[in-house]
Amino acid sequence: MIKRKRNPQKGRWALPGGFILDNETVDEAAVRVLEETSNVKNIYLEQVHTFSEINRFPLRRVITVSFFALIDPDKHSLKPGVDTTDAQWFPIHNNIELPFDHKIIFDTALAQLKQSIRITPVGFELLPNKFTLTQLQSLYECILERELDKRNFRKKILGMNLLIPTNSYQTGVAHRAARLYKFDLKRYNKLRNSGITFEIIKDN
Amino acid sequence: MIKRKRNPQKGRWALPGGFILDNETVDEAAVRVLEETSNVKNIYLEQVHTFSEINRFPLRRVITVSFFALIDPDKHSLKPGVDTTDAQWFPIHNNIELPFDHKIIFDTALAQLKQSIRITPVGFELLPNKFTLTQLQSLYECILERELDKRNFRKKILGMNLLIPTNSYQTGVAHRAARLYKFDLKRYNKLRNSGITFEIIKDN
DNA sequence: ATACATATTGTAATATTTACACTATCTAAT
DNA sequence: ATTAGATAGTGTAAATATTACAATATGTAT
Repeated sequence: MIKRKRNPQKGRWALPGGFILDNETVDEAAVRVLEETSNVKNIYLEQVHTFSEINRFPLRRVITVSFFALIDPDKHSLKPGVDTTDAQWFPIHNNIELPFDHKIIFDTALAQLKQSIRITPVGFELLPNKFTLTQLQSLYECILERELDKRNFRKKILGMNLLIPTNSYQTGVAHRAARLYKFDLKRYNKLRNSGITFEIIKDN
Repeated sequence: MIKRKRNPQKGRWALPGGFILDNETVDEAAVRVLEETSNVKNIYLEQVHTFSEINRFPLRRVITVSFFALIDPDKHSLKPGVDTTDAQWFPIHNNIELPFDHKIIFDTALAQLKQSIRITPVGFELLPNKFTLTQLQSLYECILERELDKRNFRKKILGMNLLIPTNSYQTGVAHRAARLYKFDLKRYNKLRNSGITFEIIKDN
């Protein structure tokens, strides 16, 4: 979230936002605004929903197209930028009250992310090029807000043949080093075009 | 589709569309525009995606929020209205070339409908209050573009306990009359809040 | 009485999902 | 060198879900 530098709601924590320019799409605007307000770039963005309640913004009528982004905090440092005095990570369940209709926007995006990760391997966007199965599982658990069984998770994800085992191993850990895997983008695209889904779990 | 009364693309078949007013949301505008252009009202609408390519419309910059609607042709007669000279149903697979980016808009909506029907019982919107299991199955087959096994379909859909059998039966048919069912909206809402999905089929 | 059309029903084979615990391997500390 | 501590890696059996498949039931129309 970013802390608003200007009114309305100056000083409040809110979702980052901004206005579209004449020479960009809303998708391009989302990329630009995210970088301008929080210094985060080169990440996965997915359009979620368009909010157009007439009085959702007090000064004038504003229609918002919302997006979610997948950002690895270790790879992207938050810095406040345009119109913001601070930019920080928050746990998804916090008690901060959001201004405007940002709570609805957030809830809608989280719901869509949970759907997305069941259907497409969107989560790989958050991982380094090579990653361990435990990292991948933690990511799924984090997004789904649910624990998964280690053996079953591995069986299922490896059974999809979307991961390529490498000969590299974790380094710098005080325990047995885990094997690193790569995501098989080529095979994924082939499968996706033939209409396959990629569900890791059966039910929420 | 509607036949355009004005330029650009006058006389071409296209998806119905129109402009938002100051005192309505895009969702309300979708309802109004659909009625104004084709005479269809009181149906289920779901927002799909926002399209904002800079030159997608030739005269000036237009950003479109797309929706799909579920419309039973037997209950809604198409009549051309504002800016249209004709309104007709077409099979989803036809060879008509669409103007602007309407092909992409259509494909995106159909893909989302196929997803939606796997996750929520959106299809019931298309049926009368009481319906037969065969009607319901035909609806699923139509949307999924795929045949389903009758016995397996019934087993699965009845196993969800979302249908209430009534004591009414089909009338006016020249064969054994089928039992009519109702959708259990109360139970559906309860289940949905507990995070259940409603998948009829396993894979596309 | 019969032809015709669709409704309704069950089972067995296969595939998937789930629950569950021990051994392997590495580092760090002593 | 030994040991403690940490996480990696692995298999199986039971339960559940999915799939394939065909005969009887019940109504109208002739």
